[in-house]
Amino acid sequence: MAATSGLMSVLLCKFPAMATERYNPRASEPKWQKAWAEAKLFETDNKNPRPKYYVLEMFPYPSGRIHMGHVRNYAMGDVVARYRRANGFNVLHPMGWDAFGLPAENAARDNKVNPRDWTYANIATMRSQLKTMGLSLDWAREIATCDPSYYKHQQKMFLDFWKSGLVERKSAKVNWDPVDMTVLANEQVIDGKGWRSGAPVEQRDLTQWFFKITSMSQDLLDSLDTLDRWPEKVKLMQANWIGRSEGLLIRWPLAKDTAPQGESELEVYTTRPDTIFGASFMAIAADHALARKAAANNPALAAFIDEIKHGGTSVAEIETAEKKGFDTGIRVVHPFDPSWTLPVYVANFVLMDYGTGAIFGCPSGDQRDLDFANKYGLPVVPVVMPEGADAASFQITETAYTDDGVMINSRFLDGMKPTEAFNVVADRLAAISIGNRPMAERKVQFRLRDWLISRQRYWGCPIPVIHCDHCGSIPVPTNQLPVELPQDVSFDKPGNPLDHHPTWKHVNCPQCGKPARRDTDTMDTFVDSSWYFARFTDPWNEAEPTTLSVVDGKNGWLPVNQYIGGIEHAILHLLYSRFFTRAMKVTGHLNEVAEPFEGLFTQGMVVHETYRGPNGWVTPAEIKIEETEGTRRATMLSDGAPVEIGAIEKMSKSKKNVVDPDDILASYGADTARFFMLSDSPPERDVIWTEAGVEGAHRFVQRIWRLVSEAGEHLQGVAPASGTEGDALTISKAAHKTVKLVGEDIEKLAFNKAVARLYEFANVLQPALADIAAGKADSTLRAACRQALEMLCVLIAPMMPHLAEECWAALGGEEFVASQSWPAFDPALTVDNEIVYPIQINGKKRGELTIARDADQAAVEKAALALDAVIKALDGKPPRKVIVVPQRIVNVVA
RNA sequence: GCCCCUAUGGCGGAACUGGUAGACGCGUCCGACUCAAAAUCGGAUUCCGCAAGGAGUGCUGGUUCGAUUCCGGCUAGGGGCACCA
Repeated sequence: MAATSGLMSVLLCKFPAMATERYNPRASEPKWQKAWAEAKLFETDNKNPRPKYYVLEMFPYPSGRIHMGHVRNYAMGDVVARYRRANGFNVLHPMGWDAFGLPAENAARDNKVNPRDWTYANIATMRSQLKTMGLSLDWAREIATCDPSYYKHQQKMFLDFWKSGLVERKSAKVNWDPVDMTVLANEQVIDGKGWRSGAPVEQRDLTQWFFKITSMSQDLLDSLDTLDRWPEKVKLMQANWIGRSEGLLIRWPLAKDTAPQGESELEVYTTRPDTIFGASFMAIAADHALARKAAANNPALAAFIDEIKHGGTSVAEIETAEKKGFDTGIRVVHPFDPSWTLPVYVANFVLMDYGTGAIFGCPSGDQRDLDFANKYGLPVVPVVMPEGADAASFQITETAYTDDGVMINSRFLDGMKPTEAFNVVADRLAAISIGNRPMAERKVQFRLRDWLISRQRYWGCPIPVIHCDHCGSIPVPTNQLPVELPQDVSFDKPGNPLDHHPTWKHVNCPQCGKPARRDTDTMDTFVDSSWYFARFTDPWNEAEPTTLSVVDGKNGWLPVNQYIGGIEHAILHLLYSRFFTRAMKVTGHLNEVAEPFEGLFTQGMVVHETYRGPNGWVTPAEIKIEETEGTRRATMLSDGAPVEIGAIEKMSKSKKNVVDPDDILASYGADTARFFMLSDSPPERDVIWTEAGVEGAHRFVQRIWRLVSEAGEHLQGVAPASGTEGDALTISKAAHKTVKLVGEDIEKLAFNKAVARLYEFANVLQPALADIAAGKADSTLRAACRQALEMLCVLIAPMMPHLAEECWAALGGEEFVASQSWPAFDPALTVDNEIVYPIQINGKKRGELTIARDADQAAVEKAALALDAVIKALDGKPPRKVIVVPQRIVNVVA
């Protein structure tokens, strides 16, 4: 079969006149992929003088096989790459592997395979899958982050960052599994229990490495404004993540008889100091120093704190957990009233890492505080009321008032607006001193926390540090990099294999030579992906992470002109990469680039219907769907048992609603898969994978081939020329309009619209090409069609590159269509001389008016008023108003 | 809990900057070709109505000559929340 179709394809290629056979992607696609590779068509020369364009899709994690999300992502990026290449750019379009991570360790543990072997086997599989997609990638630049040749440079940069003060070692909380004696990832904690042991997870403090991303908070926030080719949504998410707030640090004196030994004040950060007279309690984190001291001789409080520590560490868990508190017995004194004391509670919703780990609660102005106050019987004093409400009767019981308004019950603040009251409180408290410091200071606070990069895992980039009892933490000398992962590791024991490896961690201190220990933590895999885009610009440099002459600046590649990937990376990966760009500049690994990604596009997911059979979820391949009288019913192919059609959801193994790209590539070919991924939905939105949709795309592939191949034999030797009248003019107008619009759509990444234009174009071409195939066309129509078909080949090439080559060859085109220039359109052919105006009467369409494009407003109005429908509607009366929007619409107000 | 996004025919979606709602595709129906089927080609397809006409972009109120588009309030669905990548 394969041999026959291969032969057929060669014949078709050689004798396009015979080409009425169906297009066979199984023969064509490998042929063209081989031809491109042999011509090194997509290998990029850093020295090529053409203007540079860097298009990058987020590199994949080598999970084993590519999935439809990859197909969509890479199909989009390839359209951009091929389009830019056709427009004269020197395009960089590389591919690599985000190859470190937890799944390799899970596979190692579950299947007794070596993580390295597992990963490289997956890479080999996925590379060959991607190659069958026909992507215009420069494979010569391929990198894998798990390769010592990559992470060696990452270790160097870690040490450079450290020297520049961008690295810090401090304590942080982790999810600790007390049975497996190991640190758990958030996804390994299910309902507060370890995923394997089932033991309740504890919070534990561990000394870990951090990148000081917070030192750049303000710049990371401000620079979002310069990213005008980023989705607003992503910028907003980042801004919220950074979370800048302006507030007041208030030092509340402790009531002396209640204060623990050595404590005299409680520091609280608040953005609402205006509500200070509505305060009714203080809430502190479980790790707060005051909480610890108070718990020392209060077993009940100690038990409560212990209970909090068994909760999750993620914000979502903390915020959704029931709000609980425990009175420490400590009291603070109100800054404006020495006779007023407030209780200090330990509360499970206060985070130690944010602000000072302590808040004051104003129940009337915050729903969470109100719920807390109601639960523990604390006073609720309204301090802000809506403008115009009655201060004497305004009450808060179940719903807090959080909007703007007027201050009440607040002594000297009464009648002020909250912003004014904020300033008055800030100024007054600043003037009071407590323990030689002002009682309050204005403070800008960020929600952003430092980037915790330590992971107690094996399959990651080792942190190149040696801990010596005498010298402290010492960097591994540069000439000893990379610190390589040991090959012989076992996953039989829980915990970090690096830590219990018999020899790996034992080294001598590079400074004093005495026995010392390697750091056994590895880096967060987000570190790996925070600079790979820079490495692609010169992956051959063995001495340095980057080559300054090509990485950025005048003749360099960065920033990435178009970055494409999933919305799930909107915050962390993109923010970390922005941090890395700044840090690499500080440490001399970049010249001048301010932001790594000039243009960002976040694509939607690939989703699919779910099916549930008698024994749980079943795959699309196991069922049959029939439609009777508008109702779709599904049954098992095996035994005809009924299957419930469930919701459309993200493709996932657990729901079994996964379609394997290999199957699609094998049966329909890469062009069909790519075209469908681009055609149905706007790229930023989810696309629903349907068999019918794929078949539709496949029909179009065949249809294009039929149109080109049938007309092709009559167009040999015909010189392309635009038509000037009749059918030839119609064809040329459609062709030139399509060239213009498809180009505009691709530049906007509106691939689904570009696809629709191509369909329209094919619809216009079809009758004319049928005439040509039947030998009924005159020479001007043949010339116009020849031109139109040549244009069509170049237009479809970014989306369906193999089909485009085959069509190009059938027309007798030179070289590859992949190396052709994007066609130029004649602007005169893209505008019509006549305009059809919709004529509205009182905003409803009642007729149409066809008139010359250059007709002036008065002429349009006159012609519109002469229409029967208008005369009838006006019934002899003069119109009240006539609105003529040039080239658009006429609205007559009767 | 907090933050963000989305909502248009039977379905995916289009509509430029406030200007003909439903481009294009899928599905369905009718016809041609065929002994027949598939494929292909031609036509119809928002809803109600024989028609004239009327209604219509999640619901609701507003601004406007004119609102899918702008503003206010609501409803439903989806995504993210720092050790998955």
